[in-house]
Amino acid sequence: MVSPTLSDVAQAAGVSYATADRVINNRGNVAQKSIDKVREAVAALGYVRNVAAANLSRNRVYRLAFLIPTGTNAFFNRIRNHIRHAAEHLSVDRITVEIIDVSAFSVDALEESIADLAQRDVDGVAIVGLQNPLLEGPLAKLRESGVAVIGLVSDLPQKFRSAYIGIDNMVAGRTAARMTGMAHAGGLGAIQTFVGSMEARDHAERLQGFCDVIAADYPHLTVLDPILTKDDPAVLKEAAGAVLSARSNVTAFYNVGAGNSGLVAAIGAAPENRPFCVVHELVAHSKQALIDKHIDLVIDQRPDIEVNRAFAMLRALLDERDLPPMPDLMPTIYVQDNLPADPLIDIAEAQSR
Amino acid sequence: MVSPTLSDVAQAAGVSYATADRVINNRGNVAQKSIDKVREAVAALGYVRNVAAANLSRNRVYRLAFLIPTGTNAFFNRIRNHIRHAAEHLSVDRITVEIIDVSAFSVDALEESIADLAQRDVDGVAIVGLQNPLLEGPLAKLRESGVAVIGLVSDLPQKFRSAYIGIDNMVAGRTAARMTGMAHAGGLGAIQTFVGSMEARDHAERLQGFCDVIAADYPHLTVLDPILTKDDPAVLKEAAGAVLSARSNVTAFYNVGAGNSGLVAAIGAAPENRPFCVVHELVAHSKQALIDKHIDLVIDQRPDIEVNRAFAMLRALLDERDLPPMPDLMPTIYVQDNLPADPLIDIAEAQSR
DNA sequence: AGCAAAATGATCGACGTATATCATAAAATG
DNA sequence: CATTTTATGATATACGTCGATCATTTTGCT
Repeated sequence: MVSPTLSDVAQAAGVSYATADRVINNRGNVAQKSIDKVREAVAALGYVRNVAAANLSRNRVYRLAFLIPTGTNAFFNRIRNHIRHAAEHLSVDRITVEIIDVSAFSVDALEESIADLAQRDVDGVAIVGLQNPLLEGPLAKLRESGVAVIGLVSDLPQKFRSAYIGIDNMVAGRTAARMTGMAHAGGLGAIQTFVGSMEARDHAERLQGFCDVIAADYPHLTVLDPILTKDDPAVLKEAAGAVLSARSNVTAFYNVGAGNSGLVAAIGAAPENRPFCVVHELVAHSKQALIDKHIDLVIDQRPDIEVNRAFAMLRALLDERDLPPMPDLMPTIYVQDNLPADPLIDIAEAQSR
Repeated sequence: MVSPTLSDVAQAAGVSYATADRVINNRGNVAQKSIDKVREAVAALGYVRNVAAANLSRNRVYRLAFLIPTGTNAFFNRIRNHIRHAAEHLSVDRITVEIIDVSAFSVDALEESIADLAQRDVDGVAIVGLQNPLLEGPLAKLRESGVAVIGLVSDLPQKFRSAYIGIDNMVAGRTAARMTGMAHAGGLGAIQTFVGSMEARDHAERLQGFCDVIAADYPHLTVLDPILTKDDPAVLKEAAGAVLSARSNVTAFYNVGAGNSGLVAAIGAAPENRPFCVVHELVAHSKQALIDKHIDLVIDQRPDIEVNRAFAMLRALLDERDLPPMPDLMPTIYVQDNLPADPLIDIAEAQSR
């Protein structure tokens, strides 16, 4: 009942341990005949390499790095907290983690940071990326030197990373639309949307998904042209306030991007008969707004699951074993009743200097 | 930069390896003075025990068991699939998993199964339990023999398990109510509820949470007395059909328990102007019903996360290390747009014999 | 002081794998 | 057939910890 060792395999295959080892770690200089015998023995005995012993032997340490956009963006602070928190518990497994700040959404800065990684003696990286061909050169170089690369939250050019971990923003937008549609219960309505920037791929995708569902399933609702906010709370406060005081026929707000504190401030100032409100990302602000009933829904991308998956993925890539099962990652709907206790949300602001 | 070994600690503390080892694995017969010195050295060097090496040395294998209710219940089939799937990838870590079927919701059967576990030479168990004092005896005996015990999905008597992994059913009910309230957009309405059994603690809690929120925040809605279904699809089909054909003023259905296929069948038979529908647990049936727009929402308890957490928890308990970060577990809201791809949902029915 | 009990040191052989060296055996080449 | 490749075997050391054993030293107690 105990699992077989490589010695057992060698014996069963009728070869020496050395030869079995040559096959398993394909070191070459082995006759095809022997390879087959070993392979068969592996299959017959159900041999699985003991990764713990292997890593112990080669004294393996994993040096991981995360490239995360800087700034006061509450969402990325939350991601950072999750990474740090996970990292604390990973030293047990000989894993060291480094969070590298990158100037937010600048292709040049990102390109440079990726190039820098090559010097840094790193085994695996998760990058909050951009779909820009400029990144392909440094990414290719990085991967050639044996570094595992995955995209996180925002994808990299597909051929230049091993995996992408993040939600489908089209789905996120569709989900927001579905909830907004439901909340109108068949009545007429007009939805004021807000976006940070139409160049941001994730914003565009969310809006697209949103409009698709409203058009298809809620024809009695109108989606108004998005107001551009640059994710700036001040801009949002101003714009939302204007809409509210105009006593327009707007029945719902959907903020595709960030800057929710401004939106909440505007609503707080005019609480009477506010529109139905959907925003993205559960952070200290939006959580409090939910509790205060200033907004109705938060669509979240579960950064805790994302970070969890990122680590599992990187380890699997580095150990050359296949992926363990991981929780599914889908846009999650929060209302005031199903909020997680997660303290990492609330300390987000405090920790970001 | 390499992490210190116990030898390093011993040296730093000015004691022999043997003494350091006595402290770390508290084997006793060590002077307080030495204990302190070693503790200090551990803190100073940041020593963390190499679990891989430790397990290798003691040739540790974890024998885990899951006690899961039998029957064709789609939800538990899904749980079973997740366990099996996870188990496949855990042999790498020398973990063997056994799923033990228990006659559903029978205290006697559960008591017997728990007693049997003592013979079974198991290191850790996750039990879909009941809050019944009858279980306390066998549970105490089990834990005395060094077995780690956690409750899964449904809790055990609190003093007799190390942890509980499952959602708060009150929260689940509240969440369902919030969504149902929203979907009425301030209009009048009456909600027909269905429960399997009022003795089932989870059903009662969900209903309680549901009624609480409706009463507090949606006073224009009426919650009708629950119809008892015994989780039987046939009963549900009959009852729901009757309500529908009576052309009553019912605006929403909330099924607290199982047997959704019956509810869906009734709705499918009378599709015109159906009520708003909320059910629990995403399984093949309910997923398809969402896609077909026969129901509106599914509140799910994320069995994938639950199983993930259960394994992490058991390993942490057995290794005597502290818990790694795990994704939060909250009732999750699914609509037709944010459904997970998870193939384990769909094969659920097929795999159950 | 004398003696038992408690504490400490020194050291060994596992665990399963990686990685290396060196000698020998088999196969391919001309 | 002689010679060079190529393949195989045998064996050693290291990784960090656990669980021993045995000898020795220190402490506590009367």
